[in-house]
Order: sequence, then C-alpha cells, then structure tokens
Amino acid sequence: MVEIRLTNTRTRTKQAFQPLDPQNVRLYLCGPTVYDRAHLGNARPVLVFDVLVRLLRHVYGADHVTYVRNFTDVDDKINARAAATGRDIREITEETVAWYHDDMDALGADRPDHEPRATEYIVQMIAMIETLITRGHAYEAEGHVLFDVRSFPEYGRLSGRSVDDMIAGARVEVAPFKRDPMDFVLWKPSEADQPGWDSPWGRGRPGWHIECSAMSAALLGPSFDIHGGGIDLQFPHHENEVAQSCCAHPGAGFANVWLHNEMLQVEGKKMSKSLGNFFTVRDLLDRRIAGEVIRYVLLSTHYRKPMDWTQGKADEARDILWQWRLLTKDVEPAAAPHPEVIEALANDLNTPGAIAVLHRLKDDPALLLASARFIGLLQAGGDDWMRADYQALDSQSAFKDFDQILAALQDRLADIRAQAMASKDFSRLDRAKADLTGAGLEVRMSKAGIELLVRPTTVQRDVARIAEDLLA
RNA sequence: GGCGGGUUGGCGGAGAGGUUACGCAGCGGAUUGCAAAUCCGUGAAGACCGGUUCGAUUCCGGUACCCGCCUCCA
Repeated sequence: MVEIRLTNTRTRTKQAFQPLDPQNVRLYLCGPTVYDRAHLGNARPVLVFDVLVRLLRHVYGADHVTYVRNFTDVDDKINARAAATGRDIREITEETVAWYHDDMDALGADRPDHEPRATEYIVQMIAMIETLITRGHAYEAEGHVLFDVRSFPEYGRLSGRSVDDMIAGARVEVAPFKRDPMDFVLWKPSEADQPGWDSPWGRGRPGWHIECSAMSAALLGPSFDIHGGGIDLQFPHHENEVAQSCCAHPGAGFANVWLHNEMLQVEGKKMSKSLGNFFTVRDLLDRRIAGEVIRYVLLSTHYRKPMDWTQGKADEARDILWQWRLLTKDVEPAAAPHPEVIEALANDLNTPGAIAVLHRLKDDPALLLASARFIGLLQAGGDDWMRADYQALDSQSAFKDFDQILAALQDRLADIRAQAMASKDFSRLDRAKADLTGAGLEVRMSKAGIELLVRPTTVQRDVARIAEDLLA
C-alpha cells in the first residue's frame, strides 16, 4: 500500500497518514459562505482537497472515503446582502450555491459526498451548545451563548497562540457580557427581521464556528481523519472548532490531521477589492480562461506555499494543456496513471512534482492522458475551450464555421504555393503566410502539403478577414 | 507587539546531505524555397553571514527583504 505523508498543522510535522478506519476515511473541508461568487482564492483549498480525495480513493478504494464540505447559509454577510438588494435570503443562498457548483465543476473538482447546509443542522447545533453549557464550557449572557476559552486549557494549541498573548495583542471584540475577551459566540439573538430559530435562549442564530463542529460530528462522527481549509482559518475558526468539538465530545480527538493551504496572491499582491486585483473564478472563465487552465496554474505551486496568480502563468498553462490535448487526441487512456504521479502526490500532495512527471510522458500519450486525468486535467469533454467558436464572431459570412474557412484557405494556399514553386517567386506566398501567422494561425508547409492549425492565440476574426481577401 | 509562510538558474517551480528535477524562454544544429511547427543538443541557480560535516542549495543559528494571520476573507 502506498504510504501517504501529510504535513499536519496540529503536530507541525510531516507524518505518515494512518486512517482511523481504512474502510471509511473521513474528511471535512470548510466550504463557502454563500452570498456571492467564489473568488479565485476560494478555489485553492477546493482543488487541494479534490486531489487529496482522488489520492485517498486510489489508495483506500473509491467507496472507502467520505468527503464533506459545508455551505454556510446563515451569516450576517448574507443578511446584509439581502437587506441591500431587497431579495429573499433563501433566494440568494440558493443562487449562490448553484453558482458555486458551476464554478467548481468548471475547475474539474468532483462534488463531495455530502454538502450540508448550516440551516439544516440547527437542531444539532443547539444540542451541542446545550452539551457545552452542561459541561461547563459555555455560558449564557444577555441572550448570547459564549464559549468560555478559559475552560479549555488546550485553547490556542492548534494555532500556536496563548490566550494571554492574544489578549496582549488586544484586537478582540469588546463585549461587556464576556467573561474573557477571547470568549466567542456560539449563539446570538436575532431581531425580528433577521433569520432566527427558537432555542432555549430565545429566538436566535448560531455563531459561525459551531456550524462546522455540529455538521462534521453529524456526518463524520466526533473524530475523523482530515480537516482542512485556508491558513487564514487556522485562527480563530479552526481553533474554535477544536475547542467546541473536543469539549462536547471529550476523548474523541476531533480531527486527527489538520491541513492548511497557504494564501493566493495576484501579481505579487494580496487579492483585494481596494487594489483592484480582486476577481472571481467566473470572471476568469468569462475571459475564456479555461477551467483546466486555472486548475493547472493552481496545482503548479505546492499547497503549503504562497501561490501567485499571474497572467503569464495562465498563458503558459494554456499552451502546455493545448499541446497535451493535441498529443492525446483520440487516444485511449492507459489503465493506470504513472506510479511516479502517485508517489509525488503521496509525498504531501506534491502537485508540482506530479506535473513534472506528466511533462516526461510526452512519448507515451496514453500514459500521459491517464496520469493527467488522475489529477483532474485533460478530462474527457473538457476541451471546449480549444474549439473555434466562429458563429459567435460573424454570422454575416459565407462560411458556416471556422473549420470551413481553414479548409478553403488550405486549398488556396496550396495553389499559391504551387505557382510560387514554379515561378521561384515566393513573395505572394510569404505575404499570405506572414498574415496568417500574424493572426495566430500555425502554418505548416511540408512535402506532404499545407496544414493550418489553430493555436491558443489565434484571432479568428483576423483569419476570416484574410480569408476573404485571399479567396476573392 | 504575538503567531506563521516565503527567498532556488532570464521566468515559473520541485525533490534530495554528495550523482540531470521538470516546464517556459534563450542558444546551437537538423528539417524546410523560407519558418512561428517538429526533432536533436545545450549554457544557466540556490538572498546574506556564521556553524555542524570529508562535503550543504539541502541540517542548525543569526541577518535582510517580501507576504499573511491575530478584524466571523480560503
């Protein structure tokens, strides 16, 4: 059996992965709060986990892995969005969930086994909060229920902070009813116009952190194998989850391995609305950057390193995938991926290493295809982005589609070439060729004949214009 | 202030205490009427200072610079 090594934030070391139950390897990833399109950074943990799950299914069997990723569909940001737009909360969350699915599907990420919504687990959250109160880890104050961090000596362990240090830093919300400034909200009261549920503490709604503790326990049990998310969630979100879950289920251990991915930057800077470099996955797809190109770029940096999204990387990824697509066209994938791909992934999800292996498989397209598909690249039917979309460009033309233009051009060029060969005057042929290559077309002239190939940089409108001149 | 990440050849980006990462770009050659395609070949690195070692880009310590978290942003 392949030994998988993962860097566990909890222990700060890379260690061999030992499932609690090899018959059912269980993972939880913190999903999105559904009030808007997912931005590019949101995609990173999704892809990291997608690759991890593929690897685990390969090693332990497809039916022996349970992957849970939640939707947070009760949150003050959602309320704010509803208030700002006058729309119904449910309508917003449903729409955003559908967007999220569309966008992550486009990146080739498989859907998790369970995608629980917070609003469907309110009962479990209330029960968990009651348990925490009973066990002396939480208290009610002015309609709120707060977690008492001083009741959990381990608090701060995961993120490597001590409560006292954090208070010294003193950037915590001040609330007069808190026993300790670090205490965080498990339940808070709702106004009449805010979403709320009846509870022992009045009508209210859950705090953010309790959602993940309740949903993971409901679907995976009080202890499971791997919990992940962006490094920015390590504190406070994951720290608070640990506190809640460990105190509600003493001795259970909660998540065995914690996996945190580093952050994503854009052109060397943090992605932010104020810098104007903020964009969503959908923005990129709309700019005709293919989902698998985005996936390639995100997987080409190891998950524990800061990742920089640049246009240059997207261009390079596009060219490589284009080449691989041509290479594997009409090829049946090999039965299994190259062992070195598995080996690279087993070594703390070394996706750049796995991609390097792919580069060495150009002489074996079937193996390249099987290996690329293992990490979600070159998926069947994922080559839409390579196809010419001439109809969208010009409905006036005599040509029905771009392939027809290419065929006509090819014949015409062959004529011009034959004349040039006879007269030894290549000027006209060279001009035509220069025009076409200028429009991004690849012109191959060999003894066998002339071949015109579309490249990622082909400007169809320009080619069409040249064709009209040449064929007139 | 506290906690954490990064610094590798022109660019991107890994592994490994001593033997080629890999890709892109470049350069040389083959091929071609020509070539932007293809094929063959090829130069180029490890922020800085010190330590451990026979030997460090790889381990340890320090310095510098960049970045993130500590504000329910992955």
